[in-house]
Amino acid sequence: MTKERADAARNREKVLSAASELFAAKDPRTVTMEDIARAAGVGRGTLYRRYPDVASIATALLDEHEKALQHELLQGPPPLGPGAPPHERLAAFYTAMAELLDQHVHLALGAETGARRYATGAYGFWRAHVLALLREADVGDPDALVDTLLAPLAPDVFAYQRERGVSTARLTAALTELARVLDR
Amino acid sequence: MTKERADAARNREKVLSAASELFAAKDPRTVTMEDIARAAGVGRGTLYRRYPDVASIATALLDEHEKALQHELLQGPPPLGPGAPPHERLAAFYTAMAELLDQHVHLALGAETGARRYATGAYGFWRAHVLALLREADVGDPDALVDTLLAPLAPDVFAYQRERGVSTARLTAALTELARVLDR
DNA sequence: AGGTGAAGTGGACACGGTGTCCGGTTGCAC
DNA sequence: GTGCAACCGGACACCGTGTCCACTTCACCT
Repeated sequence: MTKERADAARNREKVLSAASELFAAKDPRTVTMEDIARAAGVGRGTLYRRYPDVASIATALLDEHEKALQHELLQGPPPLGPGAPPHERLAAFYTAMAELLDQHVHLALGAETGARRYATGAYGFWRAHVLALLREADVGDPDALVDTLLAPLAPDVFAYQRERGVSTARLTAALTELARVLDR
Repeated sequence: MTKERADAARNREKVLSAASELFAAKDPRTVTMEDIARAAGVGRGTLYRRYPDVASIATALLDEHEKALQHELLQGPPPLGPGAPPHERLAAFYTAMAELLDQHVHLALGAETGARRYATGAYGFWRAHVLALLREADVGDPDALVDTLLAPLAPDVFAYQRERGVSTARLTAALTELARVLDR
């Protein structure tokens, strides 16, 4: 991996910041490569050089925010990090994810709508984490339960609930209850 | 509502059966209006006369199968229908939905991928049903919980789990456990 | 049976987004 | 300052969408 050229870096910056604004300004699911290229003031070819599609740009933006949480899950203090009982860690995870979604739904919608969600590296991470918690908690068939428990965190679901007037706080409470009830 | 003309009925039939085969034959999310028109041997204009988009055709096909379940929920024998305690009815509902998905994933994927799911009448029905059960079960904040509990039934999630090797039976067991544990 | 008007049909059209390709430009190392 | 490799951006061909309208088919009425 050789050093990035100056003009390339400049354009990457322009693209990311323009995309970030676009995702926030309109329905993220309707943002096109052409939109982003125009907003960033670069050619479409330049865009495709680095990103194969719109979703991957949103993913790149979202990744930054997710990295922090992933780090905390691995080596932060309990109950998010190791050290607390699994159901408490699950509740803490739910809370953190709800907050993350609350702040970045637009990016999440741009990145992981529909089936694309499962293709992102992030989903793999969350999945591995929850799977480990379920194994530790000794529930029956963790592999069948993981995706079920992650489903409510799909950006589509979150957006719909918000649209229906369910606040993030109420959602967090519901998820926490769910996590707690799973213990035993 | 006047009677349907003979040629119209004939075409409707051709369209639905051609669409049904197409959804089963390839990834339902990639089926286009053009595909269906060609397969049915009708013009694109004819298609648009009745259906605004591909999803609505899949929805029409899926509806038939869903009608039966909806009827049972309303007036069938317990535990699916009225008469059993709410958590048992929820478990029965989960089981029935898993079976429905098992048989018709392709249609469900064509009909309700991503956010479109919440726009269908069917989702409203499931939602109302589960909401009523949750109210009856006296859980805290049913409105915050209902979409959370329906999220695992999203076609995308089901398809992903199947792809990962989780059988419908295992999924059903997991969902049943979830429903039962909510009782308390 | 034949005429008539309304319902239904289908293909042509304009549009917008995709992804690729390549001649021209820019930056960096020497 | 020169050479080359990385990078840029617009043009191009393609595909799916949704609309529009001249034409066909049906069902009803006499």
